Amino acid sequence: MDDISPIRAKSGTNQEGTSAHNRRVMIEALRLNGALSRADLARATQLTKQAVSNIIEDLESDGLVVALDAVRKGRGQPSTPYRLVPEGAFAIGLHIDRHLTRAVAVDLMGSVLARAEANLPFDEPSKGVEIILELIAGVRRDLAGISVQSEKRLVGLGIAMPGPFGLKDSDDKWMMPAWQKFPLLETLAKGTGLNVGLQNDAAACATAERIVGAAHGVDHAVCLYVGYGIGAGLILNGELYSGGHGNAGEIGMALLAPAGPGPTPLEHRASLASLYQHLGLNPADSDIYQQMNALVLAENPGMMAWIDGAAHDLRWSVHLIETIFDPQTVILTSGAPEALARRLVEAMHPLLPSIADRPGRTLPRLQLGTTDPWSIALGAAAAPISRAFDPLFSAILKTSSGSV
Amino acid sequence: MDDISPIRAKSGTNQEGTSAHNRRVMIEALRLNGALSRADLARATQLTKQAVSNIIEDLESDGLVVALDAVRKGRGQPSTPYRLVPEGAFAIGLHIDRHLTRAVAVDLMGSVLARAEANLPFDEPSKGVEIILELIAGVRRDLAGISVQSEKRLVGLGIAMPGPFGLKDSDDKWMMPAWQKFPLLETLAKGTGLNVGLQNDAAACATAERIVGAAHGVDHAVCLYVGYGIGAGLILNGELYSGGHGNAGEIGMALLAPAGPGPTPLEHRASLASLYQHLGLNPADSDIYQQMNALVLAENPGMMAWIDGAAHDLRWSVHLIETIFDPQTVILTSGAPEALARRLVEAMHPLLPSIADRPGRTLPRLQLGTTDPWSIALGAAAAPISRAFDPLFSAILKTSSGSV
DNA sequence: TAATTAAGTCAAGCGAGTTGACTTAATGCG
DNA sequence: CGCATTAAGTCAACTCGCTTGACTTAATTA
Repeated sequence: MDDISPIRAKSGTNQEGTSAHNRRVMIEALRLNGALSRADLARATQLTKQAVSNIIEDLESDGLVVALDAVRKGRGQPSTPYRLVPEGAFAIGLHIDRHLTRAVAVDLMGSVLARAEANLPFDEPSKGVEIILELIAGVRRDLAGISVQSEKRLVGLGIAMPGPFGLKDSDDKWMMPAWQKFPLLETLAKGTGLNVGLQNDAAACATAERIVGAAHGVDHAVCLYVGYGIGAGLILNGELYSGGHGNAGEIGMALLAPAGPGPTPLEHRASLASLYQHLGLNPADSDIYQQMNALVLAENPGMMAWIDGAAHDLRWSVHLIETIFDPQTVILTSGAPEALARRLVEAMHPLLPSIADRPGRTLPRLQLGTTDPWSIALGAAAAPISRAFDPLFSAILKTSSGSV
Repeated sequence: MDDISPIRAKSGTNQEGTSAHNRRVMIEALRLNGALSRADLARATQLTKQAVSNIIEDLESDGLVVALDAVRKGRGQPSTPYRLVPEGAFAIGLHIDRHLTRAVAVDLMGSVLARAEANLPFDEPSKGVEIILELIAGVRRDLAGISVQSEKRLVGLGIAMPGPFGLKDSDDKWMMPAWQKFPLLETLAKGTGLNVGLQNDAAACATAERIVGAAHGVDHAVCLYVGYGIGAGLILNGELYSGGHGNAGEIGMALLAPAGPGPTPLEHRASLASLYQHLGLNPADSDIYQQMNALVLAENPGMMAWIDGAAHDLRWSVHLIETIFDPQTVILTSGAPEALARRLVEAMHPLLPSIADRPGRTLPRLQLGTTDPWSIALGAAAAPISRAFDPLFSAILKTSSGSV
């Protein structure tokens, strides 16, 4: 991003930028509305029928869209709807977490086509990278078995891991210090030959909700992620917002009370890590998921107490998020079993009053998003797809190296 | 913004969009870097010399830029720098507050050329509108005396007033309920014949800091505004963020503590309204500004106590803003006298630890912005200028009705 | 004085969306 | 039944703004 000259300026654009934008707009329209005819697209995008026709023709020959059977709907020539081709593009997603690492391969629609997982050495990134490269190679092989074109249509590798990134060195083991220092992106870019991008786990969760979940087509949404840590993924103006240094939404480190002795970070009270500690569970147990589920179903008193306490703080977090961002909806997602997440959302009600408490709402103030433990890897994979196919401001600029 | 059809899609673009974007990019580059030659602009924007030449020629004939004397700087033909022409555009800004209403006329560079103020009837918007229209007519007359082209070059009227907007009816007098219900925009648009836009006071403050203040050229900044109320103006990715319903940043209503009896909104503890109440001052006094200044200079115990209390809560607000937004800097602005604001910032130190506490910072975590009481009106006026001349995503789309 | 370097112009070219007429293929009315 | 109407989609010429590459201008430097 550094300019060659010291002059600060945005990049200009030209016909290529125009064309790239219009292609992306078509793809987004098909993603949000399902199949549409050329005439529909022309009306929706304000382009002429002819321009749309040319673009669709291109996209079709690129294998990104395909025509369906013509449909008669009243007078006039029947229209030919087009839909996206899921096999038009693929991406790899990698979720590095404290106790488990997952890799997935997804298609243009966000369907997971291959998955693999492994344990990583907590403090030895160089050994871990070898394991990761093997995981990735594995899902790539699986993918190649599904589509012969997969390698050619692979748009990138998205990585999600706990943030924040780039801070002063820390010995806090919650932050995976050894991994924070390791040149992961460069190593994986070299090892895979793919474009590599990084985001924190909460951002990946929001990306997942946007491509296949509750934030699909919503331009202003905040995704509150309760995992081992806790964070917020921010969808603002239809794009993921990452802040000045990629750490926006890292609310786990937010201190809870302005007053009182020894303010506590939210993460120490409302994350799964705090739950493990509260109940004396070992997060490295392979059946930790089942253990938690059983405790919830049995209404274990310790579990219920933790839910109440966490809900108390999360309720206030939602209030704060609504007050600060004015989103259309807040989505709670979690790496915990669905039963637990559902109880948590229930325990958060009634919500605190806020500016979100307005007349004429269509979306709920708070909704439960996915609790699929693979969704962060899915979101990680969705990031390169979004970068390649969504209409973004940056995609219009001359410097942008976007595909499509 | 409602689509004619139910199909959801972004608008496409064409050469007009390209051209509009490139013109805006030129203007922004000149605004951020001062005078630049065509060759400089070509390098900075990645456009060809020829394209830049054509655009600059256009802008010059439109009266938006002007050539300076050629400068020799080493070998080669001397370059001819161009700079923006302040009189290239004007805008009117209106700041409606609880006790005083101000109107200003500003030029393209954000210089205030005319100003006027008046008291409004607190509960009678229809009478108030007449006063406002007179204020606006006044600054327009003054402006016409400065530039004969002023009317032709007037890009719009920006309004700033306390939010939040569009909530359920409220009797809370802090929120100026009568004004919230009145069809202000329509009335003023009709009464002035200008394009009218609305933002809350904190957003206007951020807009002001961006055009002439500490946020000039900063892409990620949060402007904390301590006025009669309290709010945050959000500059994200170089654009003002207003949320799903225009109420983003309304942190005055944020409840302070998740725990404890009777949570208090921030606004009731750290705004000037709370100061007036704390000290028994009457905000409607015409010399209220001088009164506050004198109390600060005299180190009045009540004033010092309020500063300490407010600083305590504001310190935590900054921590929260940094944790959530990851901005490059936080700017504290205020309608209070500079001495008071300066004391407040001093009392906020040391700041709480946060992710902003990172190595290699160039901007301070917290800085004092303007305390000019006219700056909100200035920011209000800067909004239509920004809409007309800054490089925005929306300006590229076919639906955009931007000038330039 | 001549070579070098850089700013800026000229004129042809190109690419992507636009325009308006035209074709195709349904429905619906008399 | 047949023709008018409606709507999808195509054709071909056009326009507009950026690009290309050669050229001009005007300074420094050897």
